[in-house]
Amino acid sequence: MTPCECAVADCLLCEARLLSGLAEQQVCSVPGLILRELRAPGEFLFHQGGPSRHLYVLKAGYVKLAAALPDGREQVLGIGVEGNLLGFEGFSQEVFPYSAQALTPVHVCGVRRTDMTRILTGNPKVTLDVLRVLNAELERSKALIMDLGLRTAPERVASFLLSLLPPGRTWERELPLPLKRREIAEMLGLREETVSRVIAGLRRERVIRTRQGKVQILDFARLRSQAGFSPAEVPESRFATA
Amino acid sequence: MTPCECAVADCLLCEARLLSGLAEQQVCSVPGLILRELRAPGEFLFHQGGPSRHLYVLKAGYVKLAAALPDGREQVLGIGVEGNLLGFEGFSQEVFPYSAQALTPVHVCGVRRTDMTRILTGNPKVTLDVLRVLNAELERSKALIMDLGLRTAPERVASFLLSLLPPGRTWERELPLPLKRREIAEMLGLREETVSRVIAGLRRERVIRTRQGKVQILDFARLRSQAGFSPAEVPESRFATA
DNA sequence: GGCGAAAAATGATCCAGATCAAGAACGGCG
DNA sequence: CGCCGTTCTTGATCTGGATCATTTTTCGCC
Repeated sequence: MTPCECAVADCLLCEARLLSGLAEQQVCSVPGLILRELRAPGEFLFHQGGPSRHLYVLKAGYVKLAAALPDGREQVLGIGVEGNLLGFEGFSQEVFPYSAQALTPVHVCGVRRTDMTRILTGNPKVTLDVLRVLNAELERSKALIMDLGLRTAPERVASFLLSLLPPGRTWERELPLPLKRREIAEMLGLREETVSRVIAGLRRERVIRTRQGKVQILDFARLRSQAGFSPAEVPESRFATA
Repeated sequence: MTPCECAVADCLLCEARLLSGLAEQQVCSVPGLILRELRAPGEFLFHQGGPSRHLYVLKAGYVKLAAALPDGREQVLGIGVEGNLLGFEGFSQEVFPYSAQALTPVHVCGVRRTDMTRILTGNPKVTLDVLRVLNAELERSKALIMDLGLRTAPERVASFLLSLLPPGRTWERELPLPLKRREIAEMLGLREETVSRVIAGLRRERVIRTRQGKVQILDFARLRSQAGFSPAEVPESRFATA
């Protein structure tokens, strides 16, 4: 068996158990099956309209997923975090319908589309895992649709901030906020000034505290009611777990 | 072999080739595997928050998929048409995150969630098909996000009207419009009056013609530019093909 | 055809959030 | 440290679409 570029124990494609159906040897016996790439902030993993030759698993860092209208207006569709599957639409389409740009230094593992097709047809367990991931992504899209369709600006921002919480909440800590005001605004269908004003308000009311690149939620209950969620409901992380 | 309730050649679960991986006998040898249901307009196939025991394939009619906020505001997430897979989120969740209500008389085939799990684990081809369907649904969600996030009211309505076109466009005919103004508004994050005004404008400008429950697109190019699409781009049907 | 209820259209006002315009606070770097 | 570009904040005004109110059309039904 030839050695492979990917130390399996160290690779998210494996860690994320997306390839749980593949024995370690199967992965390693295909040299070049897994590509590893490093991207600096601002660099693109792929471009909207570009040919979709690979599918990626995000190993570390934050990625902005966004699509633009021909006139330049841009909509942030979501934020990719560690463990996310990126560019999966490439599986059934020739071009990417949106672009992926690194917000921080980013580490990804990539699989060629053709390889992925082969892996999926041969490994039902993997396909089932992917299915679950897509389902989760669909969930997140629906949550964003709810925000955009019927929440007010303050509600959207509150909802967004809540979505920063990791699933297993130990929420008293500071949470990383890898997005600029501008990008939050682009995600929520608002303007940067509006986001700034709402955040200022929440800060003034001691609901949150902000320090460069971080947020701390001080009053969870108030934030949740502000967002228009039912008392019990905890919104799903918009930075979803793959 | 026991006869089954479902005449295979007549069932969308088969027609849609979702169960393409299952031989006819396999489907038919499980009595009750496929349930058939008829719903009158206004009736619900399932409710937001209700237990997800089945997954449905829409055989005929139109279904409104919508989610509500605790305060009653409702967002239409999409419209299900013949061939669509409904309530698939039930596969990985216990409750439906939104509800499905018949807009017209509706005919569905249902599979129990537990059966579906079994079918998927045992039939990789089916799983792959489902994967493609989910991918298409994700596509549609993203299109709606673009509408809600960065299009103006007239653009949204134009974009919506274009999405009524079937993929293989023979677009000079009248298209069915199973939604009331109210529902279009709920889908586009607008008010019924606004939708009415925009449609009135388009009618005045001879871009479209409306007759109860039907629309006819008279000036395709103008409608498309009004929607903010690039000249070449034809928006994907929002009533997606499964 | 005629009646009653729902849906659609139209008009008049209002307001949340956009837009325009300055400042203030960072944050990187020589 | 001190300078400069970027990001964030705050203020004043404007406007697209919401809201409220009324009329007109459509459609199911007798």
